[in-house]
Order: sequence, then C-alpha cells, then structure tokens
Amino acid sequence: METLLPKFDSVFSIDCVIFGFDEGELKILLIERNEEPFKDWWALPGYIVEQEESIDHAAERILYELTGLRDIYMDQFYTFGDVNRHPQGRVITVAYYAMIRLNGSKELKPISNYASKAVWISVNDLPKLAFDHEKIFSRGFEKIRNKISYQPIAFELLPEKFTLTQLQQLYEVILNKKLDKRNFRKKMLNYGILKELDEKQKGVSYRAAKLYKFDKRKYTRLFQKELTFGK
Amino acid sequence: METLLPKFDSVFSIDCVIFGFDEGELKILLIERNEEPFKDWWALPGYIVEQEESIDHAAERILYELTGLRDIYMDQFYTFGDVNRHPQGRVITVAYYAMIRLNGSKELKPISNYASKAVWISVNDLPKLAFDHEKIFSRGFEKIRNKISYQPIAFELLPEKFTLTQLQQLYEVILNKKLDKRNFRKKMLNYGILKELDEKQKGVSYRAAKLYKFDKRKYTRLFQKELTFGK
DNA sequence: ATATAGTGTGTATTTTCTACACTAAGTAAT
DNA sequence: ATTACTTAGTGTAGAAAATACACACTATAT
Repeated sequence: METLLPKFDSVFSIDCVIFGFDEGELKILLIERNEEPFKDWWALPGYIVEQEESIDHAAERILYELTGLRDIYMDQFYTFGDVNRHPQGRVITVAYYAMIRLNGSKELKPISNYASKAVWISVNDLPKLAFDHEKIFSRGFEKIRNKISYQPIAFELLPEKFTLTQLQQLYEVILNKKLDKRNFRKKMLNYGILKELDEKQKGVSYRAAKLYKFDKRKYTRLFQKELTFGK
Repeated sequence: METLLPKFDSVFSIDCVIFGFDEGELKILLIERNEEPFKDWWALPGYIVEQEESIDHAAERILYELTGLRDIYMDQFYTFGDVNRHPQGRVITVAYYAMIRLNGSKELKPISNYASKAVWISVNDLPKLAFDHEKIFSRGFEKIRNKISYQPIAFELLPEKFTLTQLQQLYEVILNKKLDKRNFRKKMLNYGILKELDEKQKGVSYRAAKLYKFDKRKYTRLFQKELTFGK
C-alpha cells in the first residue's frame, strides 16, 4: 500500500545469477568490476533499474547487454534490502537467476562499461565476491536446487538435443550427489516429457548415445496437476 | 551490482498478505484506505520503507503497527516492479506473507493513519482490491499452498494446542480439497513432529478430541534432510 | 436411556523408491 | 580381422509410501 510519494533517496538494482552447464560443470557468469567500490573484485552481473522500466525488463536488458542473448529463462528469486549492503548508500537489489544453453561456445557479446571482463566460473570454484553477492549466489543456487526436484528447469541448461547421461550429470552437479543410472532413466522416461530422437551423438570415440529432446507440450500437461497430498 | 548512486525518483514499499485461520476459514487482513488514490477501496496492509531500515524490518514494523503483534512468522515472497502499478509514480513493492494465530480473538491494535479500519476477510470472499493487490494476494496464496506441502507452516496459524481435526481442516482450506481422515492422521503422526498432550478439548457438546502440540525440535531435525531424488 | 455429533482406528492394494551388475555397441589401435 | 577399451543400455526384487475405504466408540444433552 502506498499513499504519498515522497522522494526517496535510494537506488534500485538488479543482480543476476546466470547459470550455464559446460564440460560437466555448473558455472555462473561473473564480471570483474572496474570501478569503485570493489574495483577489481568479482561480482554478479547487475545494474541499476531505470526510471521507466519494469524490473523484469531490467533483468532481461542487463542479461542482454552482457551476453547478447534474449528470451532466456529468468526468474526472480529474492530481494535483498539490508541498509548497509552497499558502502555508498542505500541500494535495494532484486535478484534473478537465469539459465543459458552454453553449447560449448562460451563466447559472449562484449561487455558494458562497468566491467572489464566476464567469465564463466564453476560454482565449486568461486572467488570472493563483491558486496553481499556470495549470499545472493547461495540463495539462488539453493533455489534452483529445490526447483529442479519438481520442475524440469534442467532442460534450459542443456543443448536442444541431449543424451540421458548428460541430463543425469546435470542433475548430479546441481543436487551435488551421485544418482543411479537405471533409476534415473526409469524416472525420467516415465514422466513422458522426453522425445526420443532417431539420431545419435556424434564425434565421440565410443558407442554413441541416443539423443533426446524435451517435450514442452507434455510437460505443461503433466506439471499443471498439483503436487503432494492426495485424497 | 551497483556503481554510481544516482538519485532515483522512486518509492519503495512493503505489502503484506497476513493470513489467519478462524472458524474453519482461511482469512487475510485487509484495510480500507482513507486516502487517494483508491480512497475507500480495500487493500493489503503495507507502507513505505524508511530510509534507514531493512526491508525485513519494515515488514515487521508495518505488521506491528497494524496488529500490535511481534515475532510473527513472515516471509518475503515476491517483488512487484511494473512501471504503472501505482497511478502516481514509480513504486516498487516487496511482498511478504505472515501467519497469525487468531485464537478466536480477532481484535487488533488500532490502526495507523492511512486506513480507516482493518478486518479479517475469508480468502473465498475477497472484494476487489486497490492497485495490483489481487495479483499480490494470489501469488502469496499460491506460495503458501506450495509451501505447506513440504513445510509445517500450518502450525503458525493454529493455537498452541490443537486437535488433529483442526489441523486437517486447515490443510483442507489451504489446499482446497478434502483429505482422508485416516490417511491424514497416519501421515502427520508418522512425521513425529506432534506431541500428544494429556489434555482434551473443552466446551464442545460431543466427544472431546485430544490436543496436540507442534514439536519444533523434532521438526528441525526432520526437515534438515533434503527432499526427493534418492541415490 | 437415548439421540447426536464428532473422535478415533486397521487393512489390503497400488504405486513409487531403492538397491544392485552385467551385456551390447561402437571406436581405436594393431 | 581381432582385440582392447569405453560408455550405453537394460530388469527385477524388496521396501516404503500412498491410497481407498467404513464402522465402533465416547462424551454430551435431553
């Protein structure tokens, strides 16, 4: 609820935890700041929301400016509003996570002006981050870890055609545990949200695996039904 | 990520979806606005975040000013940042839900100055709301509906001592479906997070039911373990 | 004593979860 | 062509959890 609209001396920003999956590792995109405060520190990509744009729009814009990619799966997950999270004044930040298909090609459109570079870094190997960005990252990671248990967000991270082993590896890195191959396949195939293709993996020096596609139509039907607690 | 700190012409508010359970109905607290815009409309309780307070603190403060209650279960669930959600300018609002033990006594501390009254209204019987508050409510309701499936938030809504039937009724109104009594009890008691008391319901004109308490210690141990996807 | 209204309980069936190990298929080297 | 190598692909049995379902018990009020 809001009544008067006093001018308010605060700033609004977006920060993004951008996930990618490559070489069997879960990575996030970090930028190196080239301005104070936290000059030369690693940080989550983010920027200030403009006066005349929605926060969702700002999140998409920031992602686009950094990666050149549009139409990416993004989801707002938490807003961080402690008084002293920014050393220069009050900054409230809305955090989003995004998922990007890396497809082996890690090249990104080059970068806005506040960062000297952007790189993909494995979530197991993160440096210290600027501001409260470690907290933001943790919360985002936790969020997708929970979410993957009941929603097939994994498919946003994989190439369009993938093998079951790749899918399993992705689950394993997100959940941080080994899964049983047979049980995993049984469960996944039972969902009925995978389309088996007539195609096989190429360029591997061993038996090639079948490729699969994610069937979005069937997924939507399946996951509309509510969860847990039957009659 | 934030660099410069331009003065920014926007306002930050908190809106709260405050749930209570009474007479077998799930209710939320609404206020009647006495100022423009939306004068005389029903709205979610909310207010502007102050310069020097965290958003969590603001949420607690607003709840306190409205109800006189502290130490209430509150959780941030979404931030609404469309450009035109407020007719008089840019207002970004962080939404929280809260859960209150009504205990039959619905009286609240009287109210801040922007509202002429506050009342509990059944979620099945909501009027039109100011701003985008219907959207905010829906999202909050959805949130607790999901959450109750894996976390015992229901206990925040019940009196300290409650019967299994009351607990079941609460699940039923939140999930909006009938549950089987025997299965429900079996499941709940199996969790081992309920303490059976030596006490019975009083003042009923039929066989009195046993009272139970929620065992927070046991709960914490139980729900630390992660969910889904075994080996 | 009787009517009433809600409490409290058990079992059989189905479904889902878990544990577990070998053969099949393709590639690469000789 | 044979062999060695590497990953793909598959089934079953037991345990645990979820579901469906109906009646006797108890306290109160009259």
